[in-house]
Amino acid sequence: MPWDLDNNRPIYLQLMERIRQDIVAGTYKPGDKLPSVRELALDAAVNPNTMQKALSELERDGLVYSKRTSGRYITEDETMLNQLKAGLAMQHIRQFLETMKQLGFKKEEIFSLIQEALKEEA
Amino acid sequence: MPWDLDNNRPIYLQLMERIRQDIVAGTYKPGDKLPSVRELALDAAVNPNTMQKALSELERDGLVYSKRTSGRYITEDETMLNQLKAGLAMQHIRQFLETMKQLGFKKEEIFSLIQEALKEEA
DNA sequence: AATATTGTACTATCTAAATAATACAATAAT
DNA sequence: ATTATTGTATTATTTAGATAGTACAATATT
Repeated sequence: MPWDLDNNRPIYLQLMERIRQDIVAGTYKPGDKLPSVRELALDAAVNPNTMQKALSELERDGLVYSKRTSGRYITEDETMLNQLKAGLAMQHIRQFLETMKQLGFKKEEIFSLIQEALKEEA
Repeated sequence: MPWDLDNNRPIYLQLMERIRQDIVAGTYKPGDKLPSVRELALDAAVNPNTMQKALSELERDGLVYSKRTSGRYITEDETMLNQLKAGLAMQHIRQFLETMKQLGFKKEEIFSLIQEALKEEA
């Protein structure tokens, strides 16, 4: 799948977000081994250093851990993953609502717009 | 009001977004005169060059125009503004729904989460 | 007529991010 | 034992964005 990187934001942050999402969504399961830094970098069409930075940040956050020469693995702390998922959702929701309000939309309008958009995905 | 700038994205883009939002939301009305580049820069705590860049980009998009030494004004093309507002809304909605799906949420979950969040703002 | 304010232009400098190119230590695989 | 793969570290270079400082032409304002 394409990584869809945006030139206007630090790439390592976008890599972090993408991998974090895959972890939270269960694309990578707890305990799973990640592809190597070099593989991931190749797949994302990114310099290995950049991928390394993203991964080490995720490690700092406790989402992954590395066994010296064996590879990198997803955390098995499922409680943490669930909390993270809920937290990220809340964050995106608040952000979205605030943006829509600042655009001048009222609650009811936002609600019906969402409703419409959800219908159209059938 | 604070400009709330994020270090991880080009500032001039954030300035553009903010001003565009104020225009679309009607904080600035069609035909209104904008504060001068220098004033805006001071208010946003940003270098005048950066603000100038943001404004000239907005001008390229047709959202504002400048009278040589009198100042800068909001476009009076209200049709354009309405289209822009609808377009931005659609964009944010799609983006939001996609992100939530990638986090692993289903339509119904998203819907009820939004419902909850909207209730909590009373 | 003189002054102040406007948008605009230009050059130089600084910084963070990304890339490029290697290198090394540890260990799994052979 | 040897080899390949792993994460990791290091140094140099390039680029985009932001800042700093200054200047100019046009025209409201006084």
